[in-house]
Amino acid sequence: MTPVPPAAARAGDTRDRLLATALELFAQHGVEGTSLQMIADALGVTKAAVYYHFKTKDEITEAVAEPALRQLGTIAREATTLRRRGAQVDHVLAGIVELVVGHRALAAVFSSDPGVARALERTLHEEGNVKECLTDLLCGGDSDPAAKVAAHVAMLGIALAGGSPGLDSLTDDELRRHLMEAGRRLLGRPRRRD
Amino acid sequence: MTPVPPAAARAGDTRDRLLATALELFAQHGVEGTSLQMIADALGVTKAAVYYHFKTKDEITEAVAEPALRQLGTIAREATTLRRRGAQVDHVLAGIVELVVGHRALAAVFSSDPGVARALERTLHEEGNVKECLTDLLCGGDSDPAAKVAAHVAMLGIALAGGSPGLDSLTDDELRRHLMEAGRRLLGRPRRRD
DNA sequence: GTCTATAGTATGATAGAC
DNA sequence: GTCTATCATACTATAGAC
Repeated sequence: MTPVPPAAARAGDTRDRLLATALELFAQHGVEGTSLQMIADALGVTKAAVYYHFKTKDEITEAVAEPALRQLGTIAREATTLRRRGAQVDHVLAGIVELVVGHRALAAVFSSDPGVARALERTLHEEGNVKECLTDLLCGGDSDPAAKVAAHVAMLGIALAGGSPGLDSLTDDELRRHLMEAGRRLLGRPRRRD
Repeated sequence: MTPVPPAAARAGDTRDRLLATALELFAQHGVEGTSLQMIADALGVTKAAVYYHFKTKDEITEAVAEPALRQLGTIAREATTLRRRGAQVDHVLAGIVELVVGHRALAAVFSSDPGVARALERTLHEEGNVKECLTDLLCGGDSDPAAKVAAHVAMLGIALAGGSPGLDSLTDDELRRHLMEAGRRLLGRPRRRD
């Protein structure tokens, strides 16, 4: 048996720091605009050290996005177990808003950067194309073009608005509340009481 | 007087072709993901030929975005001359939707890619920060957080949804109609009659 | 106005020492 | 687990011929 080292809590230390740093830089400069050199510098190590933890840059991109994607997958699965359509929409909406508020700037990068889409193609397919699934849930599986457009505007608008500098001054709680409200209005859900 | 050449219609030919090609590639791979080599190859010329027309890649980025930015500036100026707030919102909304429908994929790149934001900083400041101005118009200069969030979601959602693959099947006319409808609902404008 | 040729730098990635 | 040293490749950009 491998003897447990005294400071076992530090296991995977640099790997986690690496992911946190990459996340921050991706949010600032985009994925394509972030080089391994930048990540290494910000971390205080060399590029080679980065390569010890990840074989390729795409692998870093995937690892950074993975927790959010898994969370989206969970939201989608949970939503399908709900009976009423209104409850489904609310669940998906709340889930996306929560994710966006928790990450802010990052959501923008991963919803739009074309370079990211390519890097995440594999992961996205494994999860069964979460994005499409969520959009379907938001428009009720309806093929009505108006509902589909509204669902897309809601998903993308919420994701991007969260990282918009113009809304930096809002607290997490304000942002969460107003994003929900905007989403509900857009998707024709009745106004909630406070 | 300079004698008009027989095929005068071809003046500025390669420069225009270059911009059109760059626009297409930017939409496909993003700005950071598009190299000068790619532009040159697609055009059937060498990199040096590209450098004859533009000193830097940023200059190409600016030139590609310029018409759209000028159009947005015009929309903002026109809107401020309108008296009723509702009319202002409608004008801005219609202007943005028109631009998005006309370009589809490109709107997404220029509203989100962090690399683009940096390249366009100068141009954006010359135009007096059009984005902020338009958002202000959409929320009525109101500092109410809910209105500001709704305006951001509308602007970004409309811009991004236009380039979304999930809506590729819609005709320009359908897309225009439903984007307008979504924007109006989001901003609390009454439903229009057909 | 477009080309060839090339400079200079940064990139993603690898091998092997410590 | 981190390092130095290095690879091939791609990039932005320049100089000068045609």
